[in-house]
Amino acid sequence: MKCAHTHTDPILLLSQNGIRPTKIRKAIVGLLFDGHDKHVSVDDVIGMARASDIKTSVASVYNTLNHFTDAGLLRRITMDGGRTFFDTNLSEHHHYYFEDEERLEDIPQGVMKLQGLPKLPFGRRIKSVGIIIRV
Amino acid sequence: MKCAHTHTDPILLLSQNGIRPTKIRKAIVGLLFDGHDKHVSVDDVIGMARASDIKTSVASVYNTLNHFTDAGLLRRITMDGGRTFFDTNLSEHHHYYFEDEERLEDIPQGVMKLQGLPKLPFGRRIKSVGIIIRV
DNA sequence: GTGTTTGCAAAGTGTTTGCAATTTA
DNA sequence: TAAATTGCAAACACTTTGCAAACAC
Repeated sequence: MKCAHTHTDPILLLSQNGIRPTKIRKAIVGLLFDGHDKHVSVDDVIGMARASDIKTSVASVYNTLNHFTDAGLLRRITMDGGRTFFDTNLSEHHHYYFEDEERLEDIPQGVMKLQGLPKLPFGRRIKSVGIIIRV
Repeated sequence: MKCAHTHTDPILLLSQNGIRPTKIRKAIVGLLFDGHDKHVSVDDVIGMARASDIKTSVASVYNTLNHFTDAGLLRRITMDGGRTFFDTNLSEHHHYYFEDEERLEDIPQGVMKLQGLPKLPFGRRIKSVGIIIRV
């Protein structure tokens, strides 16, 4: 079982994914992978960093989150208006979107199922399935 | 049955939805509701307008598409990178997203079903369900 | 020491807004 | 004619880029 409340060692998490454990990367990993799944925006991370007295820049946060996403440490989710969230939960799952709060929340796994997947267009295979329930 | 190949009268479509039938609105409705479902970006519409010798501006196309969306004539879909599409098909349906072509396509209706909808967060009701299958 | 990363400011992209001129009912 | 709409340019929000200084190995 994947335990959502295990605090992985930041340096390990980075080096295991082939990412150089630099100062701000360690700091941001520490902020994001604290044992609780999160859906954060770039601004959220900048705010969290500031609140933790981690000095960095907008560009570096973008660099870092993009790099983490490419390395498979985060999942990117784009909502209406181009609002981008980074999801720390990589297991297959879907989301509620609270329109009034502009906030994502995981849908508990294992209950919801998609039935009757239609034929795919010729020569295509499914890369991923995203379900968002707006509430 | 909703027929996707009926060419609705542009002026009627506008006035029935409480939208003033101005020149560019009629033109854009004519471009979009030609009997074939479409997923267009703002740039697409600007291109289509230009190709039809309809003189307008970026701002007016944004105004018009946003207005149509608010009035329930179009449905807005935002993809990764903030790419926005406007869908002329308002019936309940879902989409394939062709990643390499950055293009949406309707999934034929009636085959796919979502089973076991989980309990909603307290005090919430479903506003919409969006399913996107990346291929 | 060498190659990578950081962080600033500048540039880029997509979208909205202010406003005078125009159009619509 | 009064109210709404158009279209230009400027403003805006978000994201990426260029590059010199700092850092990691």
